[in-house]
Amino acid sequence: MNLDQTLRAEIQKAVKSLFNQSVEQLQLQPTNQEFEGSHTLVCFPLTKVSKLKPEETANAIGNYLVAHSGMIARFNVVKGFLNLVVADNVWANVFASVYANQQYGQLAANGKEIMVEYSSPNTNKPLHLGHLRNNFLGYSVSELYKTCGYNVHKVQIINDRGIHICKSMAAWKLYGNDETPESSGIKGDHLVGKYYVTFDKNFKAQVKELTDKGVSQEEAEKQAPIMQLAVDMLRKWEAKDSETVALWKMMNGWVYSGFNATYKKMGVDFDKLYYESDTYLLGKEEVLKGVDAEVFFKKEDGSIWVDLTSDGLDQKVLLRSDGTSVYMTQDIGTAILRFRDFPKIEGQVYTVGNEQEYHFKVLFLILGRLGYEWAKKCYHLSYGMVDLPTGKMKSREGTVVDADDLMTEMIEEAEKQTRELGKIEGLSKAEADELFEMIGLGALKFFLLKVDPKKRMLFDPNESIQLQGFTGPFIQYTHARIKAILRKAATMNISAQANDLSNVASLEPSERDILYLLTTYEQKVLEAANLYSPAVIANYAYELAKTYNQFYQTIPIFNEADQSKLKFRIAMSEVVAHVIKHAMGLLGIRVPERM
RNA sequence: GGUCCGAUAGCUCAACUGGAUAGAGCAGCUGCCUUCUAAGCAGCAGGUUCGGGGUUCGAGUCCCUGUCGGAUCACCA
Repeated sequence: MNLDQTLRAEIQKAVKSLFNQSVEQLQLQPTNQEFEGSHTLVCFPLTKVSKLKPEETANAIGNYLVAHSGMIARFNVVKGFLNLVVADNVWANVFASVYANQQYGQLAANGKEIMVEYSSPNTNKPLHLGHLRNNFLGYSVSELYKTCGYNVHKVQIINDRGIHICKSMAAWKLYGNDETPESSGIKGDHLVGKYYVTFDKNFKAQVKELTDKGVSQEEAEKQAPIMQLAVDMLRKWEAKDSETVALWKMMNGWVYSGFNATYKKMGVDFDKLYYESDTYLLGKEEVLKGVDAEVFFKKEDGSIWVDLTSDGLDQKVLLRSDGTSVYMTQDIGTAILRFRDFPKIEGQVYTVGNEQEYHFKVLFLILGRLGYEWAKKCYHLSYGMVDLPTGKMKSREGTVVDADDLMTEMIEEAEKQTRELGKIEGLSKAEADELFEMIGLGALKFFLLKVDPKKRMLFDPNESIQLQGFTGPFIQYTHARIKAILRKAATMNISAQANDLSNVASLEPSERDILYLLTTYEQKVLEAANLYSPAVIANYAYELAKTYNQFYQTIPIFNEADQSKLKFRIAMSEVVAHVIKHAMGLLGIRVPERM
């Protein structure tokens, strides 16, 4: 039973009967804490049909509901707001249906498929804080869609070719002395990143040397020997030169094993990987077809363009005059390939930073012009940059926060604080380590996901390692507390059946607050998925944990003499633990049995 | 310069898409551990929602305008 919908139907009946008219939309919202009740009907819009003042309208509907519906115990009216107190036996019945559903939170399969892309790094340096927000978001949105009944395909496109990786290759060839992850003990992605930095350092020195001799900046950047080597490698790679390809394969291999370790630590995964080196030529064919179809046009120098001025945008190049493809060309090809690989997907979600909004606007327009209906169902999940207290992350200034380092620090901090609180008594080493990881990563993920994805956010290291207040560990802690209660209940052989629940004579306010939250969970899940916003779930989970803690602190469960109340409270605690675990799961956060 | 985002308590963020006296956390102050876990709970203090107009029963939310941030507008990715 959906309480919200049932209430709406009851109110519709009341309006129809009282004013002999029906209204399409009712404004039913949660009641403010300061007033009694759980649901509030906003009556201002109804004055049109009631021909009464707002207060009179509210009173009329309230009286009718109390007299006829049986769901409403009493009501109060504040200005035009009708605050409804739902009868306790109705709450008990609604709760019983939630309690009976072992899969509460998981909606029925809808037969639809969708693809979510996230991560998609370059292969010349390790993952950083920005990638963490990207990965956690993409993973969480995938989980949201799964729980809404979709079959989800998680993918990424790995930017494994291009001048960036050639720079690392060039520097390694010149200065590497055959250094490998094995010989140096450095994680593969970090090793390749090290040579990317080496490249930059030497490149700058060479440019300076040249400009000191009077060469122009632009010319010096072209002439710098190390840059020439990188460009030469890119050319050789495209010509499939075996030595270059072998070096490329080796260094990318190092990066992949490094990335895999990082993804594993992060707790994210992918169903299929796309590599730019496999797909970068694909778009070309489609673009040429588009020229034949007169969707695109060719300029005198041979370059191919799309004219988007009728959509308020500019002209965009799709193939260079030398026939090589650009970023957009590749993305066109990759998109088409994915819909061939997964013909049943209704759309794609691209988890990419907001600096690429223009790019995706153009991409989707082009795909639409090429006649692909699914272009309408492509969505750019655009998220804001992560800033540091010192400002923007800049690799050149060495202010980039490394993903591996950050996760390690978070876990160490979790260990430190957990030990200080003396929380590891009775845990084995393995259990304790698992707990530290759960808490450290839980804090990090929650910190990055609790903010609306669209918004630019500040990452304050000191605040992120907080384990109190609006944090992941606070919610994990609430879960562990409930589990302790449930263990005790089990030893006392207390367990509830659905029919025990309807016997509850009366509810405490804090219990009604919890029931309200529990029964609106699936609605929240849908809202979060529609908005592509894990933040909705993070806020909900926090509110639920906080509300439960209020209950926990004011009502000692096992002191209750009334057996039906006791059973009800155990059952309610059980469902809160289940929903917390489920909601945190949607955020990619695990919850402990004790902490 | 064009386009698009953003500005809410000292700090970090909410506000169910137009509803009540704008809410949390952190930081500060005050209480609560012979009880199921104090990583908790209760309370105090903190606001011209960037400025100025407008729309209406009602605006942090919608429209206009100004200020200040940011992104983007490459034959880069």
